[in-house]
Amino acid sequence: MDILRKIIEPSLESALADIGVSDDFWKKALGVSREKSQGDLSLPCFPFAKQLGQNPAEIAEQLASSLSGEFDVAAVGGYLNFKAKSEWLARNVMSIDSAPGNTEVLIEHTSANPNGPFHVGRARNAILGDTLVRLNRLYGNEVRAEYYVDDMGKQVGVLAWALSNLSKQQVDDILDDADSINPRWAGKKDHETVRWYQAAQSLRSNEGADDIEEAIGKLVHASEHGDDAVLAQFEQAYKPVLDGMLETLSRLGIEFDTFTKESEFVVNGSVSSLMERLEGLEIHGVADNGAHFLDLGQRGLKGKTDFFYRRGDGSSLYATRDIAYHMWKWQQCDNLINVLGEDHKLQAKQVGMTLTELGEKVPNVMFYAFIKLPEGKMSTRKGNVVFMDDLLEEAKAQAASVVRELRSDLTDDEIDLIAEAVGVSAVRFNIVKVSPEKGFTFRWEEALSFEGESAPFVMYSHTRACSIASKVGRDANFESTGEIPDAMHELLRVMANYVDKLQQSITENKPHIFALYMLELATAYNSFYRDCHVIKDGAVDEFNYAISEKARELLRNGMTGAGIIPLESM
RNA sequence: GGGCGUAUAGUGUAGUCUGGAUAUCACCUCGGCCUUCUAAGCCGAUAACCGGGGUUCGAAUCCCCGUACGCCCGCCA
Repeated sequence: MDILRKIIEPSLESALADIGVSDDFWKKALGVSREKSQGDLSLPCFPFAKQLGQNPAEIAEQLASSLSGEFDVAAVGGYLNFKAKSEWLARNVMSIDSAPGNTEVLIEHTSANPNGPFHVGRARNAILGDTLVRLNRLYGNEVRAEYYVDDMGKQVGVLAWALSNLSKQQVDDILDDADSINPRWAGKKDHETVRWYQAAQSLRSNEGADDIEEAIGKLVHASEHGDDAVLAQFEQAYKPVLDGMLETLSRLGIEFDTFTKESEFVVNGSVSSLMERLEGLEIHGVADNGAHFLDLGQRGLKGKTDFFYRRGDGSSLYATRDIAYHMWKWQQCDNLINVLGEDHKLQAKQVGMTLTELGEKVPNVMFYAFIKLPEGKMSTRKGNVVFMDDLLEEAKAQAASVVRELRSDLTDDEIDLIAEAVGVSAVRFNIVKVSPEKGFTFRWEEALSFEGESAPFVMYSHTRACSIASKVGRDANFESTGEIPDAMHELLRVMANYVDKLQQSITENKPHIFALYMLELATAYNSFYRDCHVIKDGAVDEFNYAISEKARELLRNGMTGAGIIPLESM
């Protein structure tokens, strides 16, 4: 609660100076109270005890009696508890205006290899990344969401080879219908094309596939040297798959502003000029067969210290292109954020250290742990996989059955609209609400939960506020405050934290902080809804309505930021 | 073997960077609330800091030693 902190600190500072405390180490000790009955902010007075030679309880008493302002202050067991005065809080909350941001942010996320349908394992990146995009926009930052397309190398090479060498019949024979396509997705290109990829992978794992391996190797080699024809062939192969994936992402509400192809940096020469620069670095080294590396051990890297950026044949590696890509990205923004799986930690460290060595800035990276299934790691090959398309269908179906049960007054079209919004929001929220570095096990039951800590919980509070607004049928006018019961004070308190939480969430790149905050906001609104009626005996309580409307505004904006669709009715 | 990360009620989680009061929230279980703005809601009860040392007036939080699990250690992407 920064607004309260701002008025407490100055008066506390002078009160402390009066009793002989001069440094300001206490400023970070002044924190949010643990228990709301204790107030809004609390200051433990134990640290002053030694310095002043008095016991903490006495010090707290003394301070309490000398402080006054738009807050109540009480000394309890060595703590000084501050509570904002309700009217003051209400006036401040009514004038909350978020969006002080003015930074140009480039956020790269998802960037999944375009070789098959989007599955839940890949979803954590996309959902976290997109939430970061939304939160930054909500804060007022200028954001560009970027997808880095891996359009060269082995994976695409295999796909391209398969598409130009295998017929549909051959593919069906090879896969032996083991993972036959779900009829629901027949015609969706990512689901169809992945079968060619799978068939090729199956052939490659057989004995005596040397000729295939050689053919693919040739393609990959050509792509890495920037061969236009091969790159065009690759693009033709992956484009339909990528389009299918983007269709899925779009259903999740995830869109990108720009797509940048990895091959660009080979073709335009920036990779080769980068390699020349790297060769001039102090920590540069050359292996027996002519491969080049940097000895990052000299810069403090532990574990594997040699970072290879150039093969013996002179071609670049993935990480090398990534460095060129980063240098290019830094030319276009003030802040650079990447969303990466934890398997990329070493790689990102190497890229970062190399950028530092070149005098460039290091990007902010949000790492996340993988999503696995209760049966173990997700694997398309083993069929141990949940496709996002299937999850979204299931979520929608579940939501539809709930709506149908609760709302007999709605038409099928209305139910369909609500179910889609609830399904998508629930799936996203289930993932954003936990901190990224935590291991995540996907469970259908949790993904499809519409109660408690879920998107529909927040959506529901918002529709209640909407329902009130539509009953009143006009805008609120806030002129004077009225009675402020506990439930309203609590709502005001939570609302007052809106900007703080949003800011914290984006500066620390932790979407879950804001997601959990939205649950708090909805919870507080629900209690307010119970205790502070807007419409009483047909008359509108103007003050309560004003608070309800402000809460509705924050709910709606916050939901958009958290990736929850703000319905007006559900 | 080395590097990095994670460990909190029966389950899932917040808090850990920046040490403070009876450790957050939800699910489950048990009990209560629909003649007033949508009960996908509200109110109440039960229940947890991986183990061992240390620092401190005070440790879930900081330091050391373990244990378990995950990721990484390609001239792959």
